[in-house]
Amino acid sequence: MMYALADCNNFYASCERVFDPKLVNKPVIVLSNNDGCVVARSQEAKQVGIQMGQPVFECRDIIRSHAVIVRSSNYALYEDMSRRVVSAILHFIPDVEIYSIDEAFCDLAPMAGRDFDKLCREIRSAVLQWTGIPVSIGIGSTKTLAKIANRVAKRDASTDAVYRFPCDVNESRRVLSETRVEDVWGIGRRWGRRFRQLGVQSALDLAQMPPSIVRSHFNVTAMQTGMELAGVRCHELEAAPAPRRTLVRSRSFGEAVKRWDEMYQAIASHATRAAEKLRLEGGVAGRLSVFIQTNRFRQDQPQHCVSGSCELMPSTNTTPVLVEHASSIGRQLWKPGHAYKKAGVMLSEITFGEMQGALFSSRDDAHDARLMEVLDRINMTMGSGTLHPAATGRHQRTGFMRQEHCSPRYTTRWSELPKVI
DNA sequence: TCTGGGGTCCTAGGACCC
DNA sequence: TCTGGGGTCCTAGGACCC
Repeated sequence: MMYALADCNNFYASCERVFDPKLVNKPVIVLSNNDGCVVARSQEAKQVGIQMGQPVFECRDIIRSHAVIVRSSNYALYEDMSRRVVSAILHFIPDVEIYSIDEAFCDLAPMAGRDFDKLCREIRSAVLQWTGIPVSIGIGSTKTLAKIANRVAKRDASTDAVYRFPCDVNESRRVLSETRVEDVWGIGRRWGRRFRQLGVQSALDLAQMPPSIVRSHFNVTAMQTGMELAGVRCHELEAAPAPRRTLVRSRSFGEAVKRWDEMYQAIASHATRAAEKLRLEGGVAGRLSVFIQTNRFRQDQPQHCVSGSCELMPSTNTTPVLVEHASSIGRQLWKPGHAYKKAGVMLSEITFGEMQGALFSSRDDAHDARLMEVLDRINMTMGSGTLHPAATGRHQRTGFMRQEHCSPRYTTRWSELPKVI
């Protein structure tokens, strides 16, 4: 049994590069929504000292002095590129788990007898040739070891971006001892600190700690991570994604919101977008929550971070129903005199397939379903947001968002195709 | 001045029941 | 006045991931 983990290098920055060769060999960063934080960095940007997750305003000087190229995030582009990378991998391997927008686990078991190292090099070069995206591939007998191998593939140039976790005991101990415990997949900063207090510094230390001890200090998740490092498989490949349980739509405001009518529009627009997504997936939600938050970095200002929820009986995905509930909850949460920085809507208790009707429903479910179908079809063909509830106002697309450095949606909008001059 | 968005899982503790 | 024990269910909060 063997897993491979294919991980796109600096994915968002690489996507930007595919369509704009000017960016090649230059420091490039991609920003989060609202142009707030750095969420991707090219190799060159890492080298000049820009940190992952760093607020942009903190690295203005580096950006200026090293002529770092800045892009707002363009998820339409990244999601499409991600699909292309996955279909390239599927060309070689049938059992693939899409783990995130830039990572996929592959089950190598059906490839038994083949030279895994050679196979992964073929995959890497095909993905690069067909999509323009460089990937690194780590191979290991558990997912956690494949992750470790992937780190080595990324950091050690001599691996040429493909690395197999060693079978040799001494060699594997060396690799584990060179991985800090907080860098292990599933162990973050907090747990890393606690492990260090217990004398566990490296992945090797964690692998050698008795599972029951790990469990008693942390929980079963940490215990499984330790076991996986020791070669005991705890996580299988999950080729079919588990049905989602929750769906959130939220945004920070470019400028703090102080008026209820603005907040109302934002909440209505989040509810609308959540409902669209839920219908697209064919689910209905049994509970709706709304949250509003002030700016936690401004402790000098009055803080108000609250949430409220209500049961949806019957479960639904009908936009007007969700908008109505969301705004009424929002209204109850709203406290005048605060500068709100973020708002969101969460749908939970999501179910798929047949739904249970309410005994005393006043709504005509069949009528709602037809109405939503027409709405979705129009928005699908004429562009998202063509038809939207009046409550969302004019800002239903961006929700007051700042995006000053956005690249075109090269692959998903005819009008934004790259031009060859 | 400016600080992302969207998920999952686990556990502790309270409510409630018998 | 004295005031049990064990089970389930739910939720909030904390940790992790990308």
